[in-house]
Amino acid sequence: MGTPELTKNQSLVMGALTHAEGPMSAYTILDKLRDHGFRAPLQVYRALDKLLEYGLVHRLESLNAFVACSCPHDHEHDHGVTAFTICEGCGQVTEFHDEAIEQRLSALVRAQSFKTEKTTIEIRGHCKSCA
Amino acid sequence: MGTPELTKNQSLVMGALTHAEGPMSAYTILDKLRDHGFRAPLQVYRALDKLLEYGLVHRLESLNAFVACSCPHDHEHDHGVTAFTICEGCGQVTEFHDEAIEQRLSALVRAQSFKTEKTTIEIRGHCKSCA
DNA sequence: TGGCGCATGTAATGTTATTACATCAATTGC
DNA sequence: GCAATTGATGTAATAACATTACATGCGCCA
Ligand SMILES: [Zn+2]
Ligand SMILES: [Zn+2]
Ligand SMILES: [Zn+2]
Ligand SMILES: [Zn+2]
Repeated sequence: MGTPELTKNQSLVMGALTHAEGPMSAYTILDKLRDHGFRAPLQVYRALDKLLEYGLVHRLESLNAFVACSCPHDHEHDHGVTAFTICEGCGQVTEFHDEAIEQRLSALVRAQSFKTEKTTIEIRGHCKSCA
Repeated sequence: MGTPELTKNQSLVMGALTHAEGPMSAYTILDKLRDHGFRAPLQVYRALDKLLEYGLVHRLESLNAFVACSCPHDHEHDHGVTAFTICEGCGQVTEFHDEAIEQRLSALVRAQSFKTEKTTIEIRGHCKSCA
């Protein structure tokens, strides 16, 4: 089953994230959407929950912020482990994927008999421009 | 230069984390240390900042919690990239290190001309017992 | 002695996320 | 048609996590 049609609130939140330069906190999204009738955090969090579930949005744990997925979502595409570089200077976030990392992590947790549900990889530092 | 002597507050926080079964939030630590004179969050956060700096404690970003480093700190020992498995069932956290992951990530960010300052790897799921 | 650095104490505030409860609309089964 | 169910929404209140601002105490040393 693919991604269902987005509801009004989900579309608004998705739009805000898509048009943003970088990641946004839930409360920043709320402020951006006040003109569209948003009044309470829960409206944002509920939409984000669904967007995360559909894989359209990622949560950056080390930032408590959210970013639109940078991959095409036209066709079904379950993009395994997602990693990010996050620049402390300009805030730029780059999403990337690597099969080798994924396999290595998979082997390591299997050795622990651990069952993975979600993997977070976030690299904080400085991008080329901000070095 | 090695780790300096810990101050009174740093020792108390370190002790709380060391004796705990698993990770603790800053406010949980605060509560544990009320009997020892702790009254405000800042006392905990200031101690944690130093302990993180010395590498004695790790922050779990996806949990907003802190855990004592499981490696020996007798001799100087800069333990590169740290990864964790975190069980959603029992809360058990396992710290591990892997040279292959480290090198692969290093190569990937170098290709972006990105300069890494801190790497977060956290795997949420279920441990052997909680599967 | 005075200045400095650094750990500390305390209060207030800021930021992020959830719980609880009510309403509304679409769908389903009778 | 009409209850029952499901899922989206609205609103308020509260909980959980973290920082800012300002004041005090203490060791060190020029
Ligand atoms: Zn993505
Ligand atoms: Zn940058
Ligand atoms: Zn460690
Ligand atoms: Zn477990």
